[in-house]
Amino acid sequence: MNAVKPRLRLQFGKAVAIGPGKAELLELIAETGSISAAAKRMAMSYRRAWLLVDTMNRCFDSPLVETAAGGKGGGGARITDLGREVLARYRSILTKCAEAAADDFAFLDSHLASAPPENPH
Amino acid sequence: MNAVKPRLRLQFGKAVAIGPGKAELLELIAETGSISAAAKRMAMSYRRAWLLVDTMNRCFDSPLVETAAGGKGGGGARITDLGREVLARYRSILTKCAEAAADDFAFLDSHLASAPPENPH
DNA sequence: CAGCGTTATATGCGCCAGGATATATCGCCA
DNA sequence: TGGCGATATATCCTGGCGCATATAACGCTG
Repeated sequence: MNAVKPRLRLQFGKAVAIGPGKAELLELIAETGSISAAAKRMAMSYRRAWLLVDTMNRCFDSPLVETAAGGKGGGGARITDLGREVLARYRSILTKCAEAAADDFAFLDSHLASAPPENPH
Repeated sequence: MNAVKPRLRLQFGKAVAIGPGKAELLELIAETGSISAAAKRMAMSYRRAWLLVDTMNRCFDSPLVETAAGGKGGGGARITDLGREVLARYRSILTKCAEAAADDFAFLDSHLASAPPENPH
């Protein structure tokens, strides 16, 4: 059935501390151990991925991702404890939100059009 | 104190059914009775405001905003009952989310940098 | 010490969202 | 019936975001 997908961004000043894209990136970095591999998985340029990581790191009081240039396998990136917790908290907000406002989401879903607008002019 | 501002968008297919901008626009249309006046208040072009309204209307099974070209004062726009309720539900989701995940927000806030990144490269 | 893969960073280009502008139409009102 | 103000819609242009590309540095490994 038609349903609306909530997308949450946590804004810190002008920057987005974390959002759907950064969260997925964080997860993939944890999984792959490198920024470039994570970027490939998301079909995203390394440049963009690096920028996202940089922004995340600078939004918090300590880095979410630590990197190493050179060394075994050329280097890599690993997620810190804070990174893991930030990611968990972000996910937690989403699930709690879906639960707490289930009735509101149900109402909105029940009034959606039969199909999403394809050609928005 | 430093705090993160949650920004929620409800996506329906490729379109955003409602988000922070559309919600504010909806509110201002209700208040002013016209798309152009609401757009001015938001320092937004009429074109953009009209497109946002059009998208919103097409995302739901009946319009959130009804318009009239010509007539007293040249015409105008008014928010429908559904529009009012969609707006209320959107706000409701935000407040319920803030309550339900207060601890998560508190954690994130407590680990924010001393200032938001100004020059993101 | 040469080679490799990764991080780190600069530069140029292309695309497109959005602004600016122009025009048509509508329906009350003086 | 002409004027007004708002909706409705097309066209042109610009700024900025993101991609592609290029280069340097790094540090293990053979």
